[in-house]
Amino acid sequence: MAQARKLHSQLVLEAAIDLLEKKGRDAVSLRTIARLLGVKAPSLYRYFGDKAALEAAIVEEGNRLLLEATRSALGRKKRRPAFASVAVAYLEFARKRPVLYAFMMEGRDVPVAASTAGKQLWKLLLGVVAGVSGNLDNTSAAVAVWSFLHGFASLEQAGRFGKAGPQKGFEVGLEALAAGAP
Amino acid sequence: MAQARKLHSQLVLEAAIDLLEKKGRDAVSLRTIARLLGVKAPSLYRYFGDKAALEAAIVEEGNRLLLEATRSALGRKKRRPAFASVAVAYLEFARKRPVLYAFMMEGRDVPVAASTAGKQLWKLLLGVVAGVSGNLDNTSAAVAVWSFLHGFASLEQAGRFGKAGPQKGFEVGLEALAAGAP
DNA sequence: GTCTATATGCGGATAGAC
DNA sequence: GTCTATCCGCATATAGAC
Repeated sequence: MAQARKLHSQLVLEAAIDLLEKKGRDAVSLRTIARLLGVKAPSLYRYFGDKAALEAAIVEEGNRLLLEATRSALGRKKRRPAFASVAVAYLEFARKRPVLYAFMMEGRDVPVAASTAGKQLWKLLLGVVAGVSGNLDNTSAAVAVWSFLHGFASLEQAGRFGKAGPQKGFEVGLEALAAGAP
Repeated sequence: MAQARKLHSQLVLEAAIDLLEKKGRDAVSLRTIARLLGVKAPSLYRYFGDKAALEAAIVEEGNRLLLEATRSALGRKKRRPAFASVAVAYLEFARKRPVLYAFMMEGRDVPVAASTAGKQLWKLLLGVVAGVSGNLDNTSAAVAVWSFLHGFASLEQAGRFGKAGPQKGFEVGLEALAAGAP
């Protein structure tokens, strides 16, 4: 049955993400994933051709979860409330699933547009930015906002802000970018 | 002599950085560094207690180089020219030494303030932000600007911007942050 | 579909000879 | 200060039995 197969590859994916988030980037190995599932490593090759295929699936699933979170935060809000709400949801996702988030954003030279969920995320961001700028296809402003969100989330997660913490840096940046979008 | 010892540990450090930038993050191993230097791996333990110590030295050296680049770009400029010049120098450093830059920013839960060069970088950024905001200790605005710079550099390097590229996203973001700093 | 066994390769680190 | 030899662990991936 196709369903049984799909169900099982979904189980592998879930175990992989679980391991990634609980034990960190470097702990993700086929052996360990297999052990979590109560099978041996070679069995996994039935569901993912190689490790790269599994990693790609993890990234896609991460994008899907992030899309879900931001969409739900957006709801039917418009303009500034929409902008603020999506930005906060993005940051919260990165805070709640820091290892998965970092893994998704790792350099694989894969443009956002290469993933289905990625494309939708980009569209959502463009729409939200349009709501505060009046410019309907403001790619540059969306790039700036995404850069800020990703940068803040990454630096915070990497523990790069000192003991004073980021203070009001997030709000200040969002405010400036919303007000300054051309 | 202390000097001979320092000279040699400097050589190890340089070989490590060279390897990092040319062959990538995962190619950095004590064996390979040793081979580049024409010695065997165990010899390196005379100069760095373990791999983590060598990695810390790489990060510190990277911070030093980034400090040098931004300081030189700053020169005697003031206000907006200073702000723009430092921001561009930061981005150019990340573009010229992408692997080293990513390595420096990797999550090690080490605040900027833990490094000498890091402290000075932070001070430089605060000064430059003060020049466009009038606020002499504007930590929040500096956090926002750093987040934007780091985010843009990371996403660009990771190849996350699509075929349209970031367009004017860098200029747009800088402009908005400079104008909107409280 | 899962197993055992194995090929093949990497890595960090240490002991002790020279 | 550098070496050889080695310990011990990790990994991806495949062949072929069951």
